[in-house]
Amino acid sequence: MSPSLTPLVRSFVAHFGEMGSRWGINRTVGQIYALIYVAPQPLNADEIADALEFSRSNVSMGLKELQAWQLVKLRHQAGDRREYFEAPGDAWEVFRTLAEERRRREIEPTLTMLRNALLEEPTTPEDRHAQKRMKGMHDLIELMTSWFDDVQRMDAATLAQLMKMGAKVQRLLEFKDKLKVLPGGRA
Amino acid sequence: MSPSLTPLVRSFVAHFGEMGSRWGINRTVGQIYALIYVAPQPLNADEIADALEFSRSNVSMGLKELQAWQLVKLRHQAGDRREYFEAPGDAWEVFRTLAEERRRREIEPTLTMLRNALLEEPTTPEDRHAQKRMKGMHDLIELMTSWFDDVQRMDAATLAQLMKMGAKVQRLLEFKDKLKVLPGGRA
DNA sequence: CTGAAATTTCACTAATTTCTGAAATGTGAG
DNA sequence: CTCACATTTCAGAAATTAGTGAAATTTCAG
Repeated sequence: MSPSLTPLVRSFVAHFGEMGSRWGINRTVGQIYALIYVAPQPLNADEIADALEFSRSNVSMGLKELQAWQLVKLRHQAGDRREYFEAPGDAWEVFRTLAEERRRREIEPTLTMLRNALLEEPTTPEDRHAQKRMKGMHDLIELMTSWFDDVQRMDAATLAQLMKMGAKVQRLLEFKDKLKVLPGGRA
Repeated sequence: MSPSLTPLVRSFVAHFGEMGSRWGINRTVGQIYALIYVAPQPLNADEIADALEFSRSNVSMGLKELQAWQLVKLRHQAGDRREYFEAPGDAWEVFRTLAEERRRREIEPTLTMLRNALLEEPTTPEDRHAQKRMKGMHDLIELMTSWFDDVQRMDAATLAQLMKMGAKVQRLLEFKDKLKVLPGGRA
């Protein structure tokens, strides 16, 4: 990491390197992303390689992975052939992108596997039991992902309101049950 | 993987091996957990080593890690000195445990790092900008974790109701705003 | 206590993943 | 077109991580 990085940025970058490696993402990719995330303007690959002291090819690979994760945006600067990268300014957008990608890469294949397993005719008591456990897992994942779809579709204001309310929604739900009718809609 | 595993269990175990390695958890640990999760009765280390064809010491390490993650429970069988392991029956409980551990291991250290970074006096325009970005990330993480705390505290029925409602909460919230008063409570 | 059974530790090997530099390929200004 | 700059690919080196078996330690029945 070149001396041109301030201690503040340096520690942020280092932390995301560590964290990245706890996820599927490797240390290098985590650091590259962290750097882009805090940079005041888009960076090109050479600037990143220079700041982080990685080989140019390593940065190229890292950027490719970040693009596959849809975590960085490509920019072009007038009169400069090089590609510049920046991260979306809104942390919630970053979170949503990550959730979306993980869903595609991890949740969906898991659901497919579970669904296939549940279609099998159990041949042993062990299989019968295993299927019960898989059903429980399958149903929870389906419930959570479909709920998350709904949440993603909400506008930011509603979402913030819902989150800030926290446990107090419970009281709202109790109230709804008393009413038994939701204004302007079914159920 | 020994021939004593049925194809059903075998594919479940294999899948969690793959998935485990995308998380911090390694392949072996993922497979051990999957096996315990679908087993109709608690298993001891030898049974696991035998079924999965891992060395006994590898199983020992894996079980230690699963215990650190609080994902398995220890059982003892009468008249048998060996330790038996089982997984909680409820998928939601598993999810909560995982979330709790990840929070402790990943979220909390990140929040600490961000808070420290935000306490620093920015010395450059770059730092000033970086701090703005870090603030955004910090606030989102705080909002989401405190919301998740609330959710965890809800009883299962309320939670299920909330999730099944999905986007329809939005209409409920709009209604609440029109009323401007929540029955039995402040705002 | 004792010692057999169970579990853990640990030094080492095997496997995997990451990172690099050189070469190949792509690209757009002139 | 062409050629200089930019990016990507790729084979191998370096580093990291996982897995093993033997030895050490722990545990508890007798």
